[in-house]
Amino acid sequence: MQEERRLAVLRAIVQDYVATHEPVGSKTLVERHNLGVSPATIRNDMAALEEEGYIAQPHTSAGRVPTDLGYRLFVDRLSEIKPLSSPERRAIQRFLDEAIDLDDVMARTVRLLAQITQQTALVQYPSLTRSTIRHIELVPISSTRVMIVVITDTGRVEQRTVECTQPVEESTVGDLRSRLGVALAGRSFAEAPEALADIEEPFSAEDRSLVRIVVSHLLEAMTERTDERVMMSGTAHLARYGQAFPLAIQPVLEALEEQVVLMRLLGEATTQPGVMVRIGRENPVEGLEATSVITARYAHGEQAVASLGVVGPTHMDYPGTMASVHAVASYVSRILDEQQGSR
Amino acid sequence: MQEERRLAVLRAIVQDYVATHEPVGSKTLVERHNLGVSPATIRNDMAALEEEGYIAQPHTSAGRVPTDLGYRLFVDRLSEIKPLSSPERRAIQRFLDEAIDLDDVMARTVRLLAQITQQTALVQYPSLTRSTIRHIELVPISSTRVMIVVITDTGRVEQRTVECTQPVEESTVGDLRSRLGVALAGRSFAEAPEALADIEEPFSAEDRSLVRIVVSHLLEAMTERTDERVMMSGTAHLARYGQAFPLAIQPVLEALEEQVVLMRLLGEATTQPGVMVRIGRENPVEGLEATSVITARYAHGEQAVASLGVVGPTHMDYPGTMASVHAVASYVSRILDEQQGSR
DNA sequence: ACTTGGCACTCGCCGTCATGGAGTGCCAGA
DNA sequence: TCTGGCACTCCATGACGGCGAGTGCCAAGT
Repeated sequence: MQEERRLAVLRAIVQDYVATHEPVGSKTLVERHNLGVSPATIRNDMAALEEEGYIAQPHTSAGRVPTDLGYRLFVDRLSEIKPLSSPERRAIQRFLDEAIDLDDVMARTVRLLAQITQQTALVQYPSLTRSTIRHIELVPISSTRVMIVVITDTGRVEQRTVECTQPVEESTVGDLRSRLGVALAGRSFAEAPEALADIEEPFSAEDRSLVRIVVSHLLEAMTERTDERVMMSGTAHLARYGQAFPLAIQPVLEALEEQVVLMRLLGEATTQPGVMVRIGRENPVEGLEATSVITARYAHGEQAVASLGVVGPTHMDYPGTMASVHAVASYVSRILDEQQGSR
Repeated sequence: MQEERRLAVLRAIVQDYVATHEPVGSKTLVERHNLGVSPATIRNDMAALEEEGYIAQPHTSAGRVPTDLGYRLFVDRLSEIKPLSSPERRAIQRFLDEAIDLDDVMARTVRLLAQITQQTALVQYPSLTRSTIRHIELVPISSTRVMIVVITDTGRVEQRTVECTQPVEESTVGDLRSRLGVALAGRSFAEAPEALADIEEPFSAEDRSLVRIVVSHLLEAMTERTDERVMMSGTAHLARYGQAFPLAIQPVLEALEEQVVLMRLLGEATTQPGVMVRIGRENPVEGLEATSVITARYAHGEQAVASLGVVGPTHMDYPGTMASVHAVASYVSRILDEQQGSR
């Protein structure tokens, strides 16, 4: 009985604090939410909640503020993802439908997500390892330089310029191009090393150095740089919270400029279904102790491809943000499937 | 005579204010710089400078602070671009030399610039209108979808997916690809419309709808999206200045997220040689009234291609920043020329 | 066994006030 | 034209005190 009310109190505290950004006291709590009890009772509950580590007071005789643990409990047990209204859904879909290519889909997605959540949004480009190769192009740039272009079925284009030690023949490049095409078309990135094992076989000894250089760069481009690109939008929202707040934005901005950090934030979400929430210190990243990260993966076809999400202060609207992230992720999945015609 | 000293005083004020970020008074001024006169004399000069609009006082009986006009005079007449030290130059060159492709050059440049200026850096991708077409690729993605890929001699790749109203034949696509290749290879983007005027001629009536759609998208991609991409780095530096400063970062971050704004900041610099400085309200952009923008164009071959620069508070180290921007721009020019083999 | 009203207590917030000091403008004299 | 002196202006700082929101605890009520 009391246990149940205690949780209701925690929920109320989180909701109030998120709304007002001010420590919430027992009196205002009973006024705003109609729990049918007196402030004194609430105070007892609050003392218990504080004991258990779910809330804290900034200083004696101030209201209570949820701790990371409190938000965690709130997210896990006290809130439901509230679905978006259907006009919202339609607006999302319409906006994303206008995208003209993959870059545009990504750009629109990240801006949209930042806009509807009023937070900083992140979107990872579709993973390459899981996509299949649609086309390979080799373009001679100068006598000793060749550009490699890889086009995948997700509509992504990878490019790389390689420098050769000696001048290369146009015809050799053409030959290599067609052989690469045959060997790789329809294969996934993961299969590439295997498929290229015998590729240098038919070439003359002198051409093999070219082949080896191109192939090694190609493999490198497909493995090493996989998943690397992340777009970000809405960093200005970080500055919205009165500057006094325990959200010093400098470390946050610094952290978000590191590719490594972004990948760590988004990477894990790719392995999990549903919406993932990491609160405050749960984040494995220095500088983000005062922020929460909400992510979801999006899919292309049946395979998980990449993820997207938002970063905001721990005192955020979790249900709303989770709903938005979820919705955007699923619409992006749909758009990718439609646009790139999987077969 | 007095005129000369007045300018020396202004220079000293700017230097001190940039160093300390505090209004500077007559006494501290004679102490730090050895102007051979008494504080009282300086006060007279300051009164005159204030009269002319070069400096201002935040409130009566505080020190003086340079105005936008004061910085302008300082930049135009009172400072020289101090060249970077040669270790610095070497470090820049070494760092940029390691870049493996155009994306990498851009990414490294923007990070480098942010790092050495300790400010927010912007780098615009090389302009397309001025670059020439190296290769055109058409890739059937599904029965009704075709992806267009354009590769330029600056190493840039533009891509776009087009949807056709009816299924297209593989052979038609192949035919169109080779004709496009012939018509466009070696041409500049500006010449493209002309070169494509007669392209649909040889095609049968039923194929012409495909041709028209592809060509129109191609032209659109080449004109409309030209110059669009800008990379940014070092936004965290904006937060470094104690939050109290007249640099509220939210409007700045908001402005910097608008492509249009970025293009307006960088675009103009492309038309001018040398380093361009816009101070405070000289900026044609809302939200950047308290910031200065320092830009320089970089070139590829003999043609101007695009520009790069930094954004920071008006009280910045102009000579140092100008030197850095200038140096980075010239190194980028060199790298591009070397890497993409101009012929 | 909970809940509730009462009560004393804590402590941050805010306005007032006084003080000190940095800086200014102006004037008279060199 | 420069300089020293002087009166004046304000900002910053710190001390002080009252206010009020909020708490913890206890004794009484249901």
